[in-house]
Amino acid sequence: MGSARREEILEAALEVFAARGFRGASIDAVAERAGLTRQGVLHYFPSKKRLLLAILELRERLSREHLAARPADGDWAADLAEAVAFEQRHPSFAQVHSVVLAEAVVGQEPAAQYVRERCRSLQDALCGYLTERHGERLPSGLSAPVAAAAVLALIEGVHQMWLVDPEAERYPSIVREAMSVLLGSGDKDAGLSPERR
Amino acid sequence: MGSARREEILEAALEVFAARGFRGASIDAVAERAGLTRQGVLHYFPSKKRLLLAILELRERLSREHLAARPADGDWAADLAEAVAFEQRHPSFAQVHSVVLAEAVVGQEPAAQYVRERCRSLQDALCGYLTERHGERLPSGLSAPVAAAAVLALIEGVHQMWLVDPEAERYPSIVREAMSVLLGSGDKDAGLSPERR
DNA sequence: GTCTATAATGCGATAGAC
DNA sequence: GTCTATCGCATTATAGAC
Repeated sequence: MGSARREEILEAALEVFAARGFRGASIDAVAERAGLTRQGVLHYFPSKKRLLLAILELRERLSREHLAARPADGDWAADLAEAVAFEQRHPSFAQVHSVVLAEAVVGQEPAAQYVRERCRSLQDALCGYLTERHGERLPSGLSAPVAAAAVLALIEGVHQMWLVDPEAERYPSIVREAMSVLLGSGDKDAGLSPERR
Repeated sequence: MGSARREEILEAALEVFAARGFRGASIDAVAERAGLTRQGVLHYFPSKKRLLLAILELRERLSREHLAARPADGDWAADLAEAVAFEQRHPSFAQVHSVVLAEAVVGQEPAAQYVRERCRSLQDALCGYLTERHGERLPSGLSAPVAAAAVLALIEGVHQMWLVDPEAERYPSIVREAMSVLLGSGDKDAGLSPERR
Protein backbone atom coordinates (compact mmCIF):
# COMPACT_ATOMS: atom_id res chain seq x y z
CA MET A 1 0.00 0.00 0.00
CA GLY A 2 2.32 2.71 1.21
CA SER A 3 5.38 1.35 -0.51
CA ALA A 4 8.19 3.73 -1.36
CA ARG A 5 7.76 2.93 -5.03
CA ARG A 6 4.20 4.07 -4.89
CA GLU A 7 5.22 7.37 -3.40
CA GLU A 8 7.85 7.87 -6.07
CA ILE A 9 5.32 7.25 -8.78
CA LEU A 10 2.86 9.64 -7.19
CA GLU A 11 5.46 12.37 -7.04
CA ALA A 12 6.45 11.85 -10.64
CA ALA A 13 2.83 11.82 -11.68
CA LEU A 14 2.16 15.06 -9.87
CA GLU A 15 4.86 16.76 -11.92
CA VAL A 16 3.74 15.31 -15.20
CA PHE A 17 0.04 15.92 -14.74
CA ALA A 18 0.80 19.47 -13.63
CA ALA A 19 2.95 20.11 -16.65
CA ARG A 20 0.67 18.60 -19.24
CA GLY A 21 -2.82 18.23 -17.85
CA PHE A 22 -4.74 15.01 -17.56
CA ARG A 23 -5.28 14.34 -21.21
CA GLY A 24 -1.88 15.62 -22.20
CA ALA A 25 -0.03 13.46 -19.74
CA SER A 26 0.90 9.94 -20.75
CA ILE A 27 1.58 7.06 -18.43
CA ASP A 28 4.82 6.61 -20.28
CA ALA A 29 5.97 10.06 -19.23
CA VAL A 30 5.12 9.34 -15.62
CA ALA A 31 6.90 6.02 -15.79
CA GLU A 32 10.02 7.47 -17.31
CA ARG A 33 10.23 10.13 -14.65
CA ALA A 34 9.74 7.54 -11.92
CA GLY A 35 12.34 5.28 -13.44
CA LEU A 36 10.29 2.32 -14.61
CA THR A 37 8.02 1.37 -17.46
CA ARG A 38 4.41 2.06 -18.20
CA GLN A 39 3.44 -1.40 -17.03
CA GLY A 40 5.20 -0.90 -13.75
CA VAL A 41 3.08 2.15 -13.07
CA LEU A 42 -0.06 0.28 -13.99
CA HIS A 43 0.82 -2.32 -11.42
CA TYR A 44 0.36 0.23 -8.63
CA PHE A 45 -2.45 2.24 -10.17
CA PRO A 46 -4.77 0.14 -12.28
CA SER A 47 -5.73 2.99 -14.55
CA LYS A 48 -4.88 6.54 -15.42
CA LYS A 49 -7.99 7.79 -13.68
CA ARG A 50 -7.10 6.11 -10.44
CA LEU A 51 -3.69 7.67 -10.65
CA LEU A 52 -5.21 11.11 -11.00
CA LEU A 53 -7.53 10.58 -8.06
CA ALA A 54 -4.58 9.49 -5.94
CA ILE A 55 -2.80 12.70 -6.86
CA LEU A 56 -5.77 14.81 -5.86
CA GLU A 57 -5.91 13.04 -2.51
CA LEU A 58 -2.20 13.64 -1.98
CA ARG A 59 -2.56 17.29 -2.80
CA GLU A 60 -5.42 17.75 -0.42
CA ARG A 61 -3.66 15.87 2.37
CA LEU A 62 -0.45 17.88 2.12
CA SER A 63 -2.30 21.16 1.87
CA ARG A 64 -4.29 20.37 4.98
CA GLU A 65 -1.22 19.28 6.88
CA HIS A 66 0.54 22.49 6.04
CA LEU A 67 -2.31 24.64 7.26
CA ALA A 68 -2.76 22.54 10.37
CA ALA A 69 0.89 23.17 11.19
CA ARG A 70 0.40 26.91 11.33
CA PRO A 71 -0.32 28.58 14.64
CA ALA A 72 -4.09 28.90 15.02
CA ASP A 73 -4.04 32.61 15.62
CA GLY A 74 -7.51 32.89 14.23
CA ASP A 75 -6.60 35.41 11.58
CA TRP A 76 -8.73 33.77 9.05
CA ALA A 77 -7.99 36.16 6.21
CA ALA A 78 -4.27 35.65 6.73
CA ASP A 79 -4.80 31.90 6.70
CA LEU A 80 -6.49 32.01 3.34
CA ALA A 81 -3.77 34.25 1.97
CA GLU A 82 -1.22 31.79 3.26
CA ALA A 83 -3.03 28.94 1.59
CA VAL A 84 -2.66 30.81 -1.68
CA ALA A 85 1.00 31.50 -1.00
CA PHE A 86 1.55 27.85 -0.16
CA GLU A 87 0.26 26.74 -3.51
CA GLN A 88 2.48 29.26 -5.20
CA ARG A 89 5.48 27.72 -3.51
CA HIS A 90 4.35 24.37 -4.89
CA PRO A 91 3.48 25.13 -8.46
CA SER A 92 2.70 21.53 -9.26
CA PHE A 93 -0.21 21.57 -6.87
CA ALA A 94 -1.51 24.79 -8.27
CA GLN A 95 -1.19 23.59 -11.83
CA VAL A 96 -2.81 20.27 -11.19
CA HIS A 97 -5.64 22.07 -9.51
CA SER A 98 -6.10 24.47 -12.37
CA VAL A 99 -5.86 21.93 -15.12
CA VAL A 100 -8.10 19.45 -13.40
CA LEU A 101 -10.64 22.14 -12.72
CA ALA A 102 -10.72 23.12 -16.34
CA GLU A 103 -11.15 19.54 -17.40
CA ALA A 104 -13.90 19.24 -14.84
CA VAL A 105 -15.59 22.11 -16.64
CA VAL A 106 -15.67 19.93 -19.67
CA GLY A 107 -17.69 17.66 -17.49
CA GLN A 108 -16.81 14.15 -18.41
CA GLU A 109 -13.48 13.92 -16.71
CA PRO A 110 -12.90 11.62 -13.76
CA ALA A 111 -12.52 14.49 -11.35
CA ALA A 112 -15.65 16.39 -12.34
CA GLN A 113 -17.69 15.27 -9.37
CA TYR A 114 -14.80 15.86 -7.02
CA VAL A 115 -14.45 19.45 -8.16
CA ARG A 116 -18.14 20.17 -8.07
CA GLU A 117 -18.60 18.90 -4.55
CA ARG A 118 -15.56 20.76 -3.39
CA CYS A 119 -16.85 24.02 -4.80
CA ARG A 120 -20.16 23.54 -3.06
CA SER A 121 -18.76 22.52 0.30
CA LEU A 122 -16.26 25.35 0.40
CA GLN A 123 -18.98 27.89 -0.28
CA ASP A 124 -21.23 26.37 2.32
CA ALA A 125 -18.51 26.28 4.94
CA LEU A 126 -17.44 29.85 4.34
CA CYS A 127 -20.99 31.11 4.17
CA GLY A 128 -21.84 29.39 7.43
CA TYR A 129 -18.81 30.83 9.09
CA LEU A 130 -19.58 34.34 7.92
CA THR A 131 -23.21 34.10 8.96
CA GLU A 132 -22.29 32.85 12.38
CA ARG A 133 -19.85 35.65 12.81
CA HIS A 134 -21.65 38.59 11.29
CA GLY A 135 -25.24 37.54 10.72
CA GLU A 136 -26.93 37.83 7.36
CA ARG A 137 -25.13 40.96 6.29
CA LEU A 138 -21.42 41.68 6.60
CA PRO A 139 -19.82 44.99 7.52
CA SER A 140 -19.01 45.48 3.85
CA GLY A 141 -22.72 45.42 3.06
CA LEU A 142 -22.60 42.12 1.16
CA SER A 143 -24.82 39.23 2.18
CA ALA A 144 -23.03 36.17 3.50
CA PRO A 145 -23.69 33.90 0.49
CA VAL A 146 -22.59 36.56 -1.97
CA ALA A 147 -19.46 37.33 0.02
CA ALA A 148 -18.58 33.66 0.33
CA ALA A 149 -18.91 33.12 -3.40
CA ALA A 150 -17.00 36.29 -4.18
CA VAL A 151 -14.10 35.42 -1.89
CA LEU A 152 -13.73 31.93 -3.31
CA ALA A 153 -14.03 33.21 -6.85
CA LEU A 154 -11.37 35.79 -6.07
CA ILE A 155 -9.02 33.13 -4.81
CA GLU A 156 -9.62 30.90 -7.77
CA GLY A 157 -9.12 33.75 -10.17
CA VAL A 158 -5.93 34.96 -8.54
CA HIS A 159 -4.71 31.43 -8.66
CA GLN A 160 -5.07 31.21 -12.37
CA MET A 161 -3.86 34.68 -13.00
CA TRP A 162 -0.69 33.83 -11.22
CA LEU A 163 -0.22 30.66 -13.20
CA VAL A 164 -0.55 32.52 -16.45
CA ASP A 165 1.54 35.50 -15.49
CA PRO A 166 3.63 34.95 -12.39
CA GLU A 167 4.85 37.80 -10.28
CA ALA A 168 5.35 35.82 -7.15
CA GLU A 169 5.19 38.44 -4.44
CA ARG A 170 2.16 40.22 -5.66
CA TYR A 171 -0.71 37.84 -5.40
CA PRO A 172 -0.93 36.84 -1.76
CA SER A 173 -1.27 40.47 -0.76
CA ILE A 174 -3.91 41.01 -3.40
CA VAL A 175 -5.91 38.21 -1.86
CA ARG A 176 -5.47 39.56 1.63
CA GLU A 177 -6.36 43.13 0.81
CA ALA A 178 -9.26 42.39 -1.48
CA MET A 179 -10.69 39.89 0.96
CA SER A 180 -10.47 42.39 3.73
CA VAL A 181 -12.48 44.83 1.66
CA LEU A 182 -15.02 42.23 0.62
CA LEU A 183 -15.76 41.21 4.16
CA GLY A 184 -15.70 44.65 5.66
CA SER A 185 -13.68 46.85 7.92
CA GLY A 186 -12.02 45.46 11.04
CA ASP A 187 -12.15 41.83 10.13
CA LYS A 188 -8.70 41.13 11.42
CA ASP A 189 -10.07 39.78 14.70
CA ALA A 190 -11.95 36.98 13.03
CA GLY A 191 -12.55 33.84 14.99
CA LEU A 192 -11.95 30.17 14.24
CA SER A 193 -10.84 29.07 10.83
CA PRO A 194 -13.28 27.03 8.75
CA GLU A 195 -12.34 24.18 6.52
CA ARG A 196 -10.38 25.33 3.55
CA ARG A 197 -8.82 24.39 0.28
CA MET B 1 -12.02 33.65 -47.12
CA GLY B 2 -15.37 34.43 -45.61
CA SER B 3 -17.20 31.56 -47.24
CA ALA B 4 -20.33 30.23 -45.59
CA ARG B 5 -18.70 26.85 -45.23
CA ARG B 6 -15.94 28.37 -43.21
CA GLU B 7 -18.40 29.97 -40.85
CA GLU B 8 -20.23 26.69 -40.40
CA ILE B 9 -17.02 24.93 -39.54
CA LEU B 10 -16.06 27.64 -37.08
CA GLU B 11 -19.38 27.37 -35.32
CA ALA B 12 -19.15 23.61 -35.11
CA ALA B 13 -15.59 23.86 -33.85
CA LEU B 14 -16.61 26.32 -31.17
CA GLU B 15 -19.08 23.81 -29.79
CA VAL B 16 -16.70 20.90 -29.92
CA PHE B 17 -13.71 22.70 -28.45
CA ALA B 18 -15.92 24.05 -25.70
CA ALA B 19 -17.28 20.64 -24.89
CA ARG B 20 -14.01 18.74 -24.91
CA GLY B 21 -11.15 21.16 -24.68
CA PHE B 22 -8.36 21.56 -27.18
CA ARG B 23 -6.66 18.25 -26.67
CA GLY B 24 -9.90 16.37 -26.15
CA ALA B 25 -11.47 17.65 -29.33
CA SER B 26 -10.84 15.83 -32.56
CA ILE B 27 -11.09 17.26 -36.04
CA ASP B 28 -13.35 14.36 -36.83
CA ALA B 29 -15.86 15.53 -34.25
CA VAL B 30 -15.79 19.03 -35.68
CA ALA B 31 -16.21 17.70 -39.18
CA GLU B 32 -19.13 15.50 -38.28
CA ARG B 33 -20.92 18.37 -36.62
CA ALA B 34 -20.30 20.60 -39.61
CA GLY B 35 -21.49 17.91 -41.98
CA LEU B 36 -18.32 17.03 -43.85
CA THR B 37 -15.20 14.99 -43.33
CA ARG B 38 -11.97 15.63 -41.52
CA GLN B 39 -10.23 16.40 -44.76
CA GLY B 40 -12.83 18.95 -45.66
CA VAL B 41 -12.13 20.82 -42.47
CA LEU B 42 -8.40 20.69 -43.07
CA HIS B 43 -8.99 22.30 -46.40
CA TYR B 44 -10.16 25.50 -44.69
CA PHE B 45 -7.92 25.36 -41.67
CA PRO B 46 -4.54 23.84 -42.36
CA SER B 47 -4.08 22.56 -38.83
CA LYS B 48 -5.84 22.10 -35.54
CA LYS B 49 -3.94 24.99 -34.01
CA ARG B 50 -5.02 27.39 -36.70
CA LEU B 51 -8.58 26.31 -36.15
CA LEU B 52 -8.33 27.11 -32.46
CA LEU B 53 -6.83 30.52 -33.12
CA ALA B 54 -9.65 31.27 -35.53
CA ILE B 55 -12.14 30.36 -32.82
CA LEU B 56 -10.49 32.69 -30.33
CA GLU B 57 -10.66 35.51 -32.83
CA LEU B 58 -14.32 34.81 -33.48
CA ARG B 59 -15.09 34.80 -29.77
CA GLU B 60 -13.35 38.08 -29.22
CA ARG B 61 -15.02 39.71 -32.19
CA LEU B 62 -18.53 38.69 -31.18
CA SER B 63 -17.98 39.65 -27.58
CA ARG B 64 -16.79 43.09 -28.59
CA GLU B 65 -19.66 43.57 -30.98
CA HIS B 66 -22.16 42.71 -28.31
CA LEU B 67 -20.71 45.19 -25.86
CA ALA B 68 -20.42 47.87 -28.49
CA ALA B 69 -24.11 47.45 -29.20
CA ARG B 70 -25.09 48.36 -25.67
CA PRO B 71 -25.95 51.95 -24.84
CA ALA B 72 -22.83 53.66 -23.55
CA ASP B 73 -24.40 54.82 -20.34
CA GLY B 74 -21.02 54.82 -18.69
CA ASP B 75 -22.00 52.47 -15.90
CA TRP B 76 -18.80 50.61 -16.12
CA ALA B 77 -19.54 48.14 -13.35
CA ALA B 78 -22.80 47.21 -15.02
CA ASP B 79 -20.98 46.77 -18.31
CA LEU B 80 -18.59 44.28 -16.80
CA ALA B 81 -21.45 42.43 -15.15
CA GLU B 82 -23.21 42.34 -18.48
CA ALA B 83 -20.09 40.94 -20.11
CA VAL B 84 -20.22 38.10 -17.62
CA ALA B 85 -23.91 37.56 -18.22
CA PHE B 86 -23.31 37.56 -21.96
CA GLU B 87 -20.83 34.74 -21.69
CA GLN B 88 -23.27 32.81 -19.56
CA ARG B 89 -25.83 33.07 -22.28
CA HIS B 90 -23.23 31.67 -24.65
CA PRO B 91 -21.71 28.82 -22.69
CA SER B 92 -19.51 27.76 -25.55
CA PHE B 93 -17.57 30.98 -25.35
CA ALA B 94 -17.16 30.68 -21.64
CA GLN B 95 -16.06 27.10 -21.86
CA VAL B 96 -13.61 27.67 -24.64
CA HIS B 97 -12.19 30.52 -22.66
CA SER B 98 -11.83 28.43 -19.54
CA VAL B 99 -10.38 25.40 -21.22
CA VAL B 100 -7.97 27.37 -23.33
CA LEU B 101 -6.85 29.32 -20.33
CA ALA B 102 -6.11 26.17 -18.42
CA GLU B 103 -4.19 24.77 -21.32
CA ALA B 104 -2.33 28.03 -21.53
CA VAL B 105 -1.31 27.44 -17.94
CA VAL B 106 0.38 24.32 -19.11
CA GLY B 107 2.35 26.68 -21.25
CA GLN B 108 3.02 24.87 -24.46
CA GLU B 109 -0.34 25.27 -26.05
CA PRO B 110 -0.87 27.37 -29.14
CA ALA B 111 -2.90 29.96 -27.25
CA ALA B 112 -0.51 30.47 -24.35
CA GLN B 113 0.90 33.74 -25.60
CA TYR B 114 -2.54 35.00 -26.51
CA VAL B 115 -3.82 34.42 -23.00
CA ARG B 116 -0.80 35.93 -21.31
CA GLU B 117 -0.93 39.13 -23.31
CA ARG B 118 -4.62 39.43 -22.76
CA CYS B 119 -4.25 39.11 -19.02
CA ARG B 120 -1.61 41.81 -18.98
CA SER B 121 -3.43 44.24 -21.22
CA LEU B 122 -6.70 43.91 -19.35
CA GLN B 123 -5.00 44.65 -16.07
CA ASP B 124 -3.19 47.61 -17.52
CA ALA B 125 -6.30 49.03 -19.08
CA LEU B 126 -8.37 48.68 -15.96
CA CYS B 127 -5.62 49.99 -13.73
CA GLY B 128 -5.16 53.00 -15.95
CA TYR B 129 -8.84 53.70 -15.94
CA LEU B 130 -9.08 53.47 -12.18
CA THR B 131 -6.07 55.67 -11.67
CA GLU B 132 -7.39 58.30 -14.00
CA ARG B 133 -10.68 58.29 -12.25
CA HIS B 134 -9.72 58.01 -8.62
CA GLY B 135 -5.99 58.55 -8.40
CA GLU B 136 -3.66 56.13 -6.73
CA ARG B 137 -6.08 55.02 -4.08
CA LEU B 138 -9.71 54.10 -4.54
CA PRO B 139 -12.60 54.92 -2.22
CA SER B 140 -12.46 51.34 -1.00
CA GLY B 141 -8.92 51.91 0.20
CA LEU B 142 -7.30 49.60 -2.33
CA SER B 143 -4.59 50.84 -4.64
CA ALA B 144 -5.44 50.93 -8.32
CA PRO B 145 -3.18 48.04 -9.40
CA VAL B 146 -4.43 45.80 -6.60
CA ALA B 147 -8.04 46.65 -7.31
CA ALA B 148 -7.59 46.00 -11.02
CA ALA B 149 -6.06 42.62 -10.42
CA ALA B 150 -8.68 41.73 -7.83
CA VAL B 151 -11.60 42.67 -10.06
CA LEU B 152 -10.28 40.67 -12.99
CA ALA B 153 -9.48 37.72 -10.77
CA LEU B 154 -12.97 37.90 -9.37
CA ILE B 155 -14.47 37.81 -12.82
CA GLU B 156 -12.30 34.94 -13.90
CA GLY B 157 -13.10 33.01 -10.75
CA VAL B 158 -16.83 33.59 -10.99
CA HIS B 159 -16.62 32.47 -14.55
CA GLN B 160 -15.17 29.15 -13.64
CA MET B 161 -17.32 28.68 -10.61
CA TRP B 162 -20.34 29.07 -12.77
CA LEU B 163 -19.07 26.59 -15.31
CA VAL B 164 -18.52 24.01 -12.63
CA ASP B 165 -21.71 24.62 -10.73
CA PRO B 166 -24.26 26.62 -12.68
CA GLU B 167 -26.97 28.59 -10.97
CA ALA B 168 -27.59 30.96 -13.77
CA GLU B 169 -29.14 33.93 -12.05
CA ARG B 170 -26.73 34.17 -9.21
CA TYR B 171 -23.40 35.06 -10.67
CA PRO B 172 -23.89 38.32 -12.51
CA SER B 173 -25.17 39.95 -9.35
CA ILE B 174 -22.25 38.54 -7.39
CA VAL B 175 -19.90 40.22 -9.83
CA ARG B 176 -21.76 43.49 -9.66
CA GLU B 177 -22.02 43.63 -5.90
CA ALA B 178 -18.52 42.43 -5.14
CA MET B 179 -17.03 44.77 -7.70
CA SER B 180 -18.93 47.66 -6.24
CA VAL B 181 -17.42 46.87 -2.84
CA LEU B 182 -13.92 46.39 -4.23
CA LEU B 183 -13.91 49.75 -5.94
CA GLY B 184 -15.62 51.68 -3.21
CA SER B 185 -18.85 53.41 -2.40
CA GLY B 186 -20.71 55.41 -5.00
CA ASP B 187 -19.00 54.06 -8.07
CA LYS B 188 -22.17 54.01 -10.07
CA ASP B 189 -21.31 57.26 -11.79
CA ALA B 190 -18.19 55.88 -13.39
CA GLY B 191 -17.05 57.38 -16.66
CA LEU B 192 -16.05 55.89 -19.97
CA SER B 193 -15.69 52.16 -20.39
CA PRO B 194 -12.22 50.78 -20.98
CA GLU B 195 -11.41 47.91 -23.26
CA ARG B 196 -12.73 44.64 -21.95
CA ARG B 197 -12.93 40.96 -22.41
C1' DG C 1 -13.99 21.86 -52.64
C1' DT C 2 -14.71 17.48 -51.09
C1' DC C 3 -13.88 12.96 -51.10
C1' DT C 4 -11.13 7.94 -50.46
C1' DA C 5 -7.17 5.90 -49.00
C1' DT C 6 -3.35 5.64 -46.36
C1' DA C 7 0.62 6.80 -43.70
C1' DA C 8 2.51 7.41 -39.20
C1' DT C 9 2.20 8.02 -34.64
C1' DG C 10 0.86 7.71 -29.79
C1' DC C 11 -1.96 5.99 -26.37
C1' DG C 12 -4.24 2.85 -22.64
C1' DA C 13 -4.64 -1.52 -21.27
C1' DT C 14 -4.03 -6.71 -21.04
C1' DA C 15 -1.51 -11.26 -21.02
C1' DG C 16 2.05 -13.71 -19.54
C1' DA C 17 7.16 -14.64 -18.65
C1' DC C 18 10.64 -14.11 -15.03
C1' DG D 1 7.07 -6.37 -8.74
C1' DT D 2 8.79 -5.49 -13.07
C1' DC D 3 9.51 -6.63 -17.49
C1' DT D 4 8.45 -7.87 -22.98
C1' DA D 5 5.16 -8.22 -26.28
C1' DT D 6 1.05 -7.09 -28.25
C1' DC D 7 -3.69 -5.75 -29.11
C1' DG D 8 -6.89 -2.23 -30.34
C1' DC D 9 -8.10 2.20 -30.70
C1' DA D 10 -7.96 7.19 -31.81
C1' DT D 11 -5.69 10.76 -33.74
C1' DT D 12 -3.23 14.24 -37.16
C1' DA D 13 -1.88 14.84 -41.51
C1' DT D 14 -0.79 13.94 -46.50
C1' DA D 15 -1.45 12.30 -51.41
C1' DG D 16 -4.22 12.11 -55.01
C1' DA D 17 -8.79 11.03 -57.46
C1' DC D 18 -13.14 13.32 -58.86
